[in-house]
Amino acid sequence: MLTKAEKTKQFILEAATPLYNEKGISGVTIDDILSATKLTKGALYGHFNGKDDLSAQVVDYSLDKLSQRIRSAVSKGKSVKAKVWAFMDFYKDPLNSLIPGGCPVFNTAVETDDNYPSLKQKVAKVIRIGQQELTALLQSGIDNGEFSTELDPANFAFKLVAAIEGATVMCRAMEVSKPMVVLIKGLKSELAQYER
Amino acid sequence: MLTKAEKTKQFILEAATPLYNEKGISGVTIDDILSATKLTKGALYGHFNGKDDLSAQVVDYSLDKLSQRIRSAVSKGKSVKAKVWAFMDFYKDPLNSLIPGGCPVFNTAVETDDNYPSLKQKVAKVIRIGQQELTALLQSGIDNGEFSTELDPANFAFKLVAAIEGATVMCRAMEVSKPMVVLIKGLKSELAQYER
DNA sequence: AGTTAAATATACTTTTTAGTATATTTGTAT
DNA sequence: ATACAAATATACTAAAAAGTATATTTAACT
Repeated sequence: MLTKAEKTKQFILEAATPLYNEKGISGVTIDDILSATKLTKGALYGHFNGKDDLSAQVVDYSLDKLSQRIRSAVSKGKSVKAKVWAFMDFYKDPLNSLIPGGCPVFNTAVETDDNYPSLKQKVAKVIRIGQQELTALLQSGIDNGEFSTELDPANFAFKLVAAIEGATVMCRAMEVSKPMVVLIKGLKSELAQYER
Repeated sequence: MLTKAEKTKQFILEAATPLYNEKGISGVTIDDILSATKLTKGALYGHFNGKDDLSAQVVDYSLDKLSQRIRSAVSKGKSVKAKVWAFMDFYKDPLNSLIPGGCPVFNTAVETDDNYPSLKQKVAKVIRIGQQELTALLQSGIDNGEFSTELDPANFAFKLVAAIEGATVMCRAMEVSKPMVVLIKGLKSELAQYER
């Protein structure tokens, strides 16, 4: 069973995650976290060494949570095609992201780019692993005959993620979701062209 | 001739632009600006009403500067195809952006999404206008016979920008530029398929 | 060149934010 | 049920950030 302290720590991370995603690392304050959790400094500093520590753990928590959910969604696909579609569909509603405030991978990538080298490395790793997995998935689709050898797995994986992530930001800024729906439709038929 | 005050104001905006782009709106401090400019509070507050005012003007300045440069690059293309290629090439070196720190449109879009409604609107407008212009450009390519009517201008424009912007963030996080080069090559041949 | 208003520097106050030391409460094992 | 340690609350200090009032300098006009 989870001890009280462990529960509280998880609770703080859970509550802090959307705040960090919405306000950014520099934008959230300790007091923001405290009012969201209705806890006090004693509790917070009992579980975290300071804001930097909290930030690092929240980033880990957000990225892990997102990765898990995507893997879970993708794993439900019976074919490679279905898995890739599930990946795309995960992002189909940019205005209602899993974690409020958009994609934490991207939000964190943008903010940590020039100021938070250690956090930047965490994001870079998640992006790299994601690319590797998606590339491997597409390759397995070639290997099992679902897709033609004309398909370049690494290139398609990169374009896929870049377009979807970029579209997320654009859609959120313009407060529309249709362009994303259309984009995903297009990417699906692009992939379908490689079907055997 | 530019008055001394106007020169100073421009100088502050110019110096503040990369700082904002790198550290973000919440991340820069007035003191950051002062040390970068070697000016003092008297000077800064003589030209700006406060940090909010400075932030708003820096955002305007960055977005205007970027827009101008892109329009200038695009205008140099003799054909529609050349113009679109020039647009893509503008982003070909994600690690060395026009304004240090990446694309200000995207950086600002991400940060202002949930916390700076008025600045968010500025970015949204730039994105919308950019989409309109790129769409119109592609349409003109259809109209003048450069491209087939199979090409959907609005969809291609959206995918193009989304992919390039997304790729910028991914490349910067991973500190590599090759994926962007490959992506742009792919987008060019994609467009080339619609050539008449 | 001298005068004056505009521009900028200096030194200060206020506010916000992070962090800490200690008191109090609460969970848990005996 | 009690005792003790772990968890949390309270009240405080410290640091960083924004903003202001006033003195000084500089530019622009006659």
